[in-house]
Amino acid sequence: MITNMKSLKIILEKEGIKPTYQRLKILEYMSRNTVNHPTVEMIYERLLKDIPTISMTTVYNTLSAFLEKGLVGAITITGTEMRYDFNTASHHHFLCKQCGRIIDIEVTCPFSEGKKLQHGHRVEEIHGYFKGICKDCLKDMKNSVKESNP
Amino acid sequence: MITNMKSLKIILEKEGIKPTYQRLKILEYMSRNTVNHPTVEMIYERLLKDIPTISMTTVYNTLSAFLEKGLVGAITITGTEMRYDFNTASHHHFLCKQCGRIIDIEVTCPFSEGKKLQHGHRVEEIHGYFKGICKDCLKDMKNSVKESNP
DNA sequence: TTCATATTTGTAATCATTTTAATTATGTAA
DNA sequence: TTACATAATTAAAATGATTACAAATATGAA
Ligand SMILES: [Mn+2]
Ligand SMILES: [Mn+2]
Ligand SMILES: [Zn+2]
Ligand SMILES: [Zn+2]
Repeated sequence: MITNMKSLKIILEKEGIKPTYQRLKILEYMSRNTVNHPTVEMIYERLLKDIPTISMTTVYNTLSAFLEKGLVGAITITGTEMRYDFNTASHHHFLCKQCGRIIDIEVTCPFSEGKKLQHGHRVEEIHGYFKGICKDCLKDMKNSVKESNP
Repeated sequence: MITNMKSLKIILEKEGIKPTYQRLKILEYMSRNTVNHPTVEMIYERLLKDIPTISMTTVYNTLSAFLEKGLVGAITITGTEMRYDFNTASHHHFLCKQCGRIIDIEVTCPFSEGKKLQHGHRVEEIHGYFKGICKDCLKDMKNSVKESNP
């Protein structure tokens, strides 16, 4: 989590992105919400509190710029909307079909190591994820059973 | 590739799906196009030749039914539209950013083996894929360079 | 200040998918 | 066969995420 505006500004300037207020706040939000894997909607709704005039378009454009410069990663896992990730280090995900949360997973295996060639194709991105029921939802399901069979 | 309607019919009946003409043709198309990872659009356009009255909705509904029964897999990798896969065995994919093709990749590693628990989460699906430039597009790019520097 | 340019904003358009309701096909009882 | 119930298909409308476009606003140099 990067709390001071100074270092956020430096990150943007290093990539040749002019550090406007909305861009800084979007980057700040991303750095504070690494576990969320937020949607554009989530970012927009939160930033409305600080910047009542901000538009969806700005959030979309800014994230596209960040993505292009490699400041964030993008995950197409739900099939309905894009999820963004401030953690650009190679890691995998778990999507819970029950609660919809996307959880980071550490999996070390040949699949997730290095962007080399695969069957002659040039690899630029590596994505891996699981779908299922998360730990917490499993617990909730067990509790529900208990409650109905006391 | 399953060519005869008889065995296609048996597949659907085994899953409790009434083998209508459109459903059989959609399943036949899927079994013939395992390398494509087709979109609903692709399936619809092809089937129009055989069934001029077929609707998009039927293709959507049928694939949802197939998916529910595990007769096909679904891939959310492009971020724009769903791609379907007749090959339900565990395997990975490569998406070419140039030509848009989705290519099967055999990767054997702990990540792709068995649907067990991961960090306490119940795993029901495993997805892995690479993005980059495919072998053929790499070749084309080299040829373009040659042509402009003869 | 004035002008050029970049950024932000609001609105409209696009595209994949879902919902809804009408139409058609299928099977069975009378 | 006919009549009716049910399932499947179809067409049309609605939805939701994203993109395109054009107007408004901010920034910064001359
Ligand atoms: Mn992550
Ligand atoms: Mn495949
Ligand atoms: Zn959950
Ligand atoms: Zn290619």
